[in-house]
Amino acid sequence: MPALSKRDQLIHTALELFNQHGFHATGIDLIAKESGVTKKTLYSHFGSKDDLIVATLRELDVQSRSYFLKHVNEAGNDPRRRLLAIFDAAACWFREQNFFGCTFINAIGEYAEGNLSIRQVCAEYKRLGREFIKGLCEQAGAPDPQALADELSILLEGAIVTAQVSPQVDAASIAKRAASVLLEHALERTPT
Amino acid sequence: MPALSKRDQLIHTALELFNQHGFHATGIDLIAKESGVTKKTLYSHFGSKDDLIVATLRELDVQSRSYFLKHVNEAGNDPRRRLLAIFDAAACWFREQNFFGCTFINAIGEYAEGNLSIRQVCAEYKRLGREFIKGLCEQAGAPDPQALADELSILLEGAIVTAQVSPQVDAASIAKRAASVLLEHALERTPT
DNA sequence: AACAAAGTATACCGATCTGTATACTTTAAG
DNA sequence: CTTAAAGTATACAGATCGGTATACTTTGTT
Repeated sequence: MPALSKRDQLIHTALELFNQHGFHATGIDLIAKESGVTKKTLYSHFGSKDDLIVATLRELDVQSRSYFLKHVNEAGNDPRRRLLAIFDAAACWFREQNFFGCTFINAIGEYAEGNLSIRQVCAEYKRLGREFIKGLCEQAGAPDPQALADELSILLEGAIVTAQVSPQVDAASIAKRAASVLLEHALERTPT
Repeated sequence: MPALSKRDQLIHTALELFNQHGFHATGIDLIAKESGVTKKTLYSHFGSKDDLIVATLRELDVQSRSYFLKHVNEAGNDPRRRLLAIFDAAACWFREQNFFGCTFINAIGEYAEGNLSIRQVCAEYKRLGREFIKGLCEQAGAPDPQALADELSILLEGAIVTAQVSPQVDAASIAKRAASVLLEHALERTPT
């Protein structure tokens, strides 16, 4: 039972380095060295640095969504509590030692006009996040789940970048409070 | 009456290039070339690339806040309308040809752990933005202007990154709608 | 007219970047 | 036991990076 395949080691290392130092600032040589792997092996698994970036973001997509899903499931069965648990999950995330914002947002910032597939992975991740929230809104009985989900998603994004840029602001709590207002406003109009 | 000093030309060019291609991806040579200036002149005005970045962000700080201020003032005197005008200004911004997100947010993504002064300029810009919104909330008679301003600021940040990552989403309108709900909810509890 | 500041043109420095080449070694399956 | 895949070690290529050096030219002021 090998701990991790070389490929997974590379992705794991790249994820950490890209998150901490950014994409352009992280060289292939460093990723290979930190992974305990030669550059040749790296290039046998990934055709280029951009390929490695895309593979890394895909892995992060899976990890990140399962992170939020876990927190939501731990919040129990009440749909409103489940929705607000998203912001508790965010609060946990922001408190992590190596929180440097959302890697997808950071990636978009660095590849605003370069590699298209990088942007696509980021956009798809965010789209799936909105879909997830929309599902929770449906379960909560929101009359317009799409609209509510869009609003809550924007609150979450705003909390992430605020926590990144202005760490002294308790962005997660503020966003949760606002989300609660939006949620009640949307649900109290539900006919019965 | 010279059109622009060399220093201003450099800052203007750097602003465009950093915005479009990012910071690490934009080389000093290109900035100098596009400014019609030699590298030596560049380094006589700015001691290093990081110095140029900081100066560029300071200039953007001034430009950006006056941009929002103008839109707010054009919205008339009603405090609620003035507050919501922030999101109309954002909508205009997002529609611009060369909209690549908030350059300050992008800068934080690239310099999460490097140059401290870069992060400080970004944090200060965002702090001034929250102060500006807080002033509008006070004028609107919000019982807790700080709390409302924090919520609206997070909505604005979220709209910016959503417009950047997911252009097909009408982030500005969604954020404005949510802001309107939060605003009414905060003001309807005003005594008198 | 003289002179100092500021700018140009160009070459260079050492470091680092992505990506490739060569030659040897481990490993696992048939 | 053999053999082919996968990995290591290392060196290299060509480009670009931030930053500096040298020598000449423009420009504005007194």
